[in-house]
Amino acid sequence: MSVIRGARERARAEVGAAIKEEAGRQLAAEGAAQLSLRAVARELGLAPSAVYRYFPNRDDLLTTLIVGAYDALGAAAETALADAGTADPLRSWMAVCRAIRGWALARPHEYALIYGSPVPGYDAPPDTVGPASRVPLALVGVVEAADAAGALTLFPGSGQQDEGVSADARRLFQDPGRTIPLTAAVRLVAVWAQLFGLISFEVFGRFDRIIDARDDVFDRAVLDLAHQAGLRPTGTGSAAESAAGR
Amino acid sequence: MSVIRGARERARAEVGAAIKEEAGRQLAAEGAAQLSLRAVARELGLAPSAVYRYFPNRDDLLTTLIVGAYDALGAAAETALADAGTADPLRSWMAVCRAIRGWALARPHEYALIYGSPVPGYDAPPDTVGPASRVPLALVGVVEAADAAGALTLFPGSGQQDEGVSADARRLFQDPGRTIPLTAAVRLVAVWAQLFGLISFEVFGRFDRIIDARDDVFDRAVLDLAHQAGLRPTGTGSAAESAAGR
DNA sequence: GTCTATAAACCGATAGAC
DNA sequence: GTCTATCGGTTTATAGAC
Repeated sequence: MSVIRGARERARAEVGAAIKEEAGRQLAAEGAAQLSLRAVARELGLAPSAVYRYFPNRDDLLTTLIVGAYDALGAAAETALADAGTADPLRSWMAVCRAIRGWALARPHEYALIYGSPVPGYDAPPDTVGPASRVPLALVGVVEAADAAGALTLFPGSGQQDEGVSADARRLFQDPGRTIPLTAAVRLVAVWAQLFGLISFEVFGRFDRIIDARDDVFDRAVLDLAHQAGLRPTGTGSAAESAAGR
Repeated sequence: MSVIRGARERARAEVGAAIKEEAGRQLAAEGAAQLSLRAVARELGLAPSAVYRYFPNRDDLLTTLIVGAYDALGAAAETALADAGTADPLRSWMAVCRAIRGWALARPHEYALIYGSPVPGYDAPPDTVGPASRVPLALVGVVEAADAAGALTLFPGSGQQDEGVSADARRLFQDPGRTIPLTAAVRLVAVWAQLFGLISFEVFGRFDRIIDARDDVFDRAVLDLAHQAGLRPTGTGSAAESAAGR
């Protein structure tokens, strides 16, 4: 009995995975707004109604894909962070940013799904916020490691301007276990946005016929962003750059 | 005869403008991928086929909207640049960036149309590149004015890293009439991407429940971007900020 | 230049047989 | 859990009358 149920559940998981995979393919070809349960079923040789045994509706399938993309990108960032160690914060920073960019360039359509324009008529359910915060939390981890090593510039003079900062930022970044200073957290949010601006322009083709030396331009900009986030250069000028692993 | 033709052309232009306007409304409601000629016709009390007298197909209507959005945003940036004058490059920089952000926040759907993820299955025709470059050229204008005033940091030490820069950047930014140094041009491209990352996050709601003091965060980040672009601060620390018009 | 009518597709979702 | 059949809606685009 439990053997049968085991086999049944395995079969169910396999079909579910096949649907998810085919949906991912169609996502790449047509975009999220045009994702169609019918087309997925057609391609898999299923009746359209069969798909509803696995996903109650279209938005639910979309949510699964979105969560999968967030998790894959988050895992890439976390792995890069773990591999880089905590010895050199600037090196960790570069590693995480490069891992994010690498993932985005390798899977442009999944990237567009989570960091492109919002899908019209789709409201992200609360299940997505956990996976979505893995990347920003990896960046927070780098800043916290730098802070612990005394390598974080606190910009005490600019504390005044950051005064008007929201209670929400406080709630998000000062929960138990987080050690990042509030002013650094707010700076980091802006840096986060700028990092993804850089990546989005490249992924969406806005650098085509404009920039060829994209690795160099990215590294240079990300180094500036590290400074903007408060990470102190480990040396002077180009020494910092070589320390970052060029 | 020419009077009749004049009236006819006027009527034609009016209907064409009405179609464009209604299409813009639907764009705001449903997104670019869902833009439907039929729905436009329905709302205007026209037969679907009548719209084809004005736009040969759906993509052509979309192109018209895209060009319109690029031109409107470009005009906003150019106006801000002209109003700010050339006396204080940092002030001009802030003015142009704020104008871009203001336009984007006021017309989020038109912004998404031109700076969101690419519409699947739609290839931007060459007509769009002229209007699309008005905003980057306004930013170039600020940097060139700073250069003329001797307020541009040339980063001579980092000329080495920018060596691998594309011939395309050279062609784009060193054509007749442009005076921006090539290294500054390449830096500016990265800054341009980061600026729009900042704006996109805000427009697409990624700052919701995270940042409330968005004006302050934006100004702070854009000031850092100015520095990254080579604009020298006009004074020290917070003096630069007040000079920028806070 | 606008209309009606129509072709030839597409979609999400459900009911009920097996 | 998969199927057929179906409801009720959508779309782009064209043909031909007026």
